[in-house]
Amino acid sequence: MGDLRRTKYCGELSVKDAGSRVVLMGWVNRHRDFGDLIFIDLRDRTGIVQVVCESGGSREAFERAKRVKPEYVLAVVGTCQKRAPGKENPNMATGEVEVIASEIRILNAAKTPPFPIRDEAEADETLRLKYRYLDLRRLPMQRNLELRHKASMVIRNYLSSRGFWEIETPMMTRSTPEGARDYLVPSRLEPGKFYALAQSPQLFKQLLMVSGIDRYFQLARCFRDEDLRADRQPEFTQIDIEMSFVDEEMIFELVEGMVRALWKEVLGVELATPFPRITYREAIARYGSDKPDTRFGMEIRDITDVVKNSNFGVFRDTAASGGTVSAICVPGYAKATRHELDSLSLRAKALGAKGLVFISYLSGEVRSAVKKYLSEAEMTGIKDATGAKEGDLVVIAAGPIDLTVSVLGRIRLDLGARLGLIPEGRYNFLWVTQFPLLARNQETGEWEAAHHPFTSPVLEDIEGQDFSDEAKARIRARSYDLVLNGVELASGSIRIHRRDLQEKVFSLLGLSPEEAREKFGFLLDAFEYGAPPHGGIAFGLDRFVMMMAGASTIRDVIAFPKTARAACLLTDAPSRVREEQLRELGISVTKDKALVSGENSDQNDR
RNA sequence: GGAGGCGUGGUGUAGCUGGUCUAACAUACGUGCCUGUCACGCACGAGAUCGCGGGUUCGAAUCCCGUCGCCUCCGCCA
Repeated sequence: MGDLRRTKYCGELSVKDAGSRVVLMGWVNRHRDFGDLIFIDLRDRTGIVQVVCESGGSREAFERAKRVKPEYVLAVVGTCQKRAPGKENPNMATGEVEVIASEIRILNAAKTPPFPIRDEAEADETLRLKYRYLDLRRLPMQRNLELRHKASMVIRNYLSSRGFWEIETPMMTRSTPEGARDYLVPSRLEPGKFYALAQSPQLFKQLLMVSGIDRYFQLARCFRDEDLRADRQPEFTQIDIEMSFVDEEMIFELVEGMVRALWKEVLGVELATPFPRITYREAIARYGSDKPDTRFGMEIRDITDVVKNSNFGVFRDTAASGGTVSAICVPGYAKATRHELDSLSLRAKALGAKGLVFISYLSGEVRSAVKKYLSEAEMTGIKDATGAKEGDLVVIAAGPIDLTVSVLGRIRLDLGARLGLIPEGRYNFLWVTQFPLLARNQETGEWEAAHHPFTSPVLEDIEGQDFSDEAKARIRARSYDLVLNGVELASGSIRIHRRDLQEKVFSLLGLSPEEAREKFGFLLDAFEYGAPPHGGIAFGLDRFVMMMAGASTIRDVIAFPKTARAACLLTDAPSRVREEQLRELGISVTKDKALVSGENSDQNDR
């Protein structure tokens, strides 16, 4: 670029710059060659501006413009000019002006890209990931990265202004038995031993509270070796927060302030606080989900009492065996075709329900396969309980409570989306509180901590000595999730800081003092030296930014994401390593595993 | 671990109830023409054997089996 220095970004030019000399640096987005007149759309991260070269103008600039191709890197010297009347382009942010080139330097040529660098027309994601650096040239992707940067800055500034210190904690740490599968890092100095990449800074942030740090936060990279989803990557970023001498209300107030600041400063949207709250039990009962989407109604209604004595065997038996008969009312869907109802039933069965019962409130006629079994009073009872009106469809499921409401909850979401009942452009934040403290592991049948083993129970729930399974299931935790439009954004709890309470919880988990010591010894040690009451929360930053950007996958707000098989298509990670590296670590790869991975990764071989 | 979807010139798609498919369309690419375009236009040209392997068949992009990759969901993971 020689002695040239950029004076303006492409997207910044406006009529205010008319008449002034500008120096631009950027990529050729498109060029239109009319023989004696050439237009070049020059692009940088701020936007695109039109550069004009005429054969009657600078000869050298014109000759260079002739040779230009898409994605060439140029320096353009010229005069910004208001476009002639009728020549403006209202579809372009800089469409009122253009730059008459007096000098063009080709700073670098470029091969024809493997896919067009355009805002719209998305290429196959495999290609986009392989050539991520080209994909990221697209303005919408740059907007996402910019949004993410701004969000991080707002968060840092907000938390700092509230007295929080950003402190880094180890990424290489000790493997703990709880939670997700660990990514392991072999130790060279102690062959056979391993570090684990941190799943979260959980234990360290609690130790910092013991240290008297009082208020800590970190934008922390976390690693979990579990299967991926549209909103899950093997490495992701948490906004991790912990503070001392707090209760739930103080955490809620802090977080609401942070989210308000984010929405205002990044999106220009004013949010109402405090956010609504709902207990876990109520969320499950009303929405069949612990992360309800409250942007639309169609809540679940329990109609067990209405039909428990009916002549319909399924309802009667379910009620008698302690199950539930529950229903949702789908507005305006009485006209659903037989086929549509069948596919709903199929979906319900796939989710584990026995089936569905429908009641259609057509004009002047109520249609249902179970009408003949139900009394007038029972039919009226159902209509009243569900609030069904003419034109509505009532969907009923019967069975064990947990399963039944969760199936109805899914059906509710499916139908809400399919029938367009979910309003766009709304941000329904919701606190879900008091999750169960314990949950049964599906495979082993053992009781485990639902959140993590240092979560404080609601004290009144663990008074007394009744530790039956039923009593265990009823113990509530002082935990909370922040939900936005049905997506879980954050999760946290008030922690246990007293030894007697911790021991009680360990015993509920079936952990002997010796086992507890072996697993969490260093934390328990620390807690004996004066741990303050404390609590915190952790946000999924990627999901947060995804919601703000209106993206449908977390990958669109991560610069270099991995595929569903946790591979990086750009660098071809994971890759094999040299035999020598393994030997140094005292590691040998089992034959059967190596064979499989060898066949899968032939591209890695060179 | 399971279920489903997709894989065709550089890119995006059509074809896929087997045979004029000797693979079509758009766009990008190359050459030429054009002084007001902004998805510039026009003309000409080059470019894929249909992810890979096997099978059925006289004949396979098309049917079957296997396999690889990408995506979505369940399990898993907060």
